Amino acid sequence: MPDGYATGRATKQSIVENAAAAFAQKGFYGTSLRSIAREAGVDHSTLLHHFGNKTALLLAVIEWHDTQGMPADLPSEITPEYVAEGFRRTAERNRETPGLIQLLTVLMAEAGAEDHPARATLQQRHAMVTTVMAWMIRQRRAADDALVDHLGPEDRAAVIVATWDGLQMYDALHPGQLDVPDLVGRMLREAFGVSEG
Amino acid sequence: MPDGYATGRATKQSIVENAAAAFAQKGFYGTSLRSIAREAGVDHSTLLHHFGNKTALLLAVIEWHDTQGMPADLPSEITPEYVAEGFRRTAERNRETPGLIQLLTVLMAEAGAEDHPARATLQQRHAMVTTVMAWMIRQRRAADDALVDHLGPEDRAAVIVATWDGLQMYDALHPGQLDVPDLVGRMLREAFGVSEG
DNA sequence: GCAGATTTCCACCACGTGGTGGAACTTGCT
DNA sequence: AGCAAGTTCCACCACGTGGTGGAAATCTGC
Repeated sequence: MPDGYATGRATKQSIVENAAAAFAQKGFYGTSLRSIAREAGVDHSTLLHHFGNKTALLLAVIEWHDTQGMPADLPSEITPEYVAEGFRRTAERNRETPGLIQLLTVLMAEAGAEDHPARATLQQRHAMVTTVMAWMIRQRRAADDALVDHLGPEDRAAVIVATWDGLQMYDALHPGQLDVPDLVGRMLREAFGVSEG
Repeated sequence: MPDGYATGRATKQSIVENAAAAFAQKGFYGTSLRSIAREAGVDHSTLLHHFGNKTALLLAVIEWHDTQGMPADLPSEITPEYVAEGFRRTAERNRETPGLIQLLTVLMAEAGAEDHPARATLQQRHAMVTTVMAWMIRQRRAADDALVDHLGPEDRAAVIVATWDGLQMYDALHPGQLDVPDLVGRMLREAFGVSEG
């Protein structure tokens, strides 16, 4: 068990979830600690007691977001099929919880500014996903050398990530117009050569 | 000439430009009228005199952004080559003025929230670009019926727009890692079948 | 140079901001 | 039951927020 009493942990959790929704709606700068605390049914100084300051809360929200839907057990061997399955599940989950996407999209866009408190964290996140994708593309190309792509694995991976993010932003702006999980699935299958959808 | 005195018009212009930079850095909600006015060397009530309220200022900024780099003379006939050339010039300009991209990216992400003041405007912008792209894709497919794409022209256009936006967001987060105009150029050439780069 | 429209700034308003300090209460453990 | 650690709220702080009203300065066409 982590530190603190059970009540405290529950309160923290409630605050994080409400903060995620609020940041998604109004961004980091546009959200007040008081509004988050109000939604969580708590005084805003309680929030500060738990997180110290606004930036720390934001980082806690991102960390929580990333652990959402994570499988409890990792496989003994990491295969392209397993990774592709992970991406597919992520895309599915995203459709069911639009607030989480909105959160990350807004934060990523804001983090284009050099002094955004979550910039480093989001850069790392992105870099990790891109690295994994590039690795999978290499696997695919090594297995089938008939494939041609004028883009190197890293660039191709970056484009895929960018397209994924862009589709989510597009979908938020024009709800229901696109089938994002389907489009993402097609794209990944094309790039990784993994069957099934 | 539009309404007002010359001094007023100049002040308005200065405010709009400074507002664009500020919105790009901190988003709409995170930017204060006072900070914009300070940068423009003007009292914040002067700003309000010219624009009435914060939302009206935002819309003015977007409108100004869209008219930036617009050609003064339209051609008598609109051809795919002409449109493609327009897209290419836009991508070039974007590279030179990262603030403008950052502005639109942040606003688009924020506008995923249903009550964002610029939502309708940005939806229309997006719809227009997508429509033009879909038209060009149709042209291309009609000219060369050997082409195959499992996506319809509208979906393909939306994906292209999403990728374009996503690449700009990616680039803001990882400066210098990608050659965005080049990637966008390749993508457009592939979709529209227009030669030259 | 004059009149009227326009522009600009100052003072002010009610309220919201992130953050602090401390007192009262609750929890978990022995 | 007792007691320390942890939790919660209240009161407060200095400051920033979008917006208003009015008086002074400036600009434009005559």
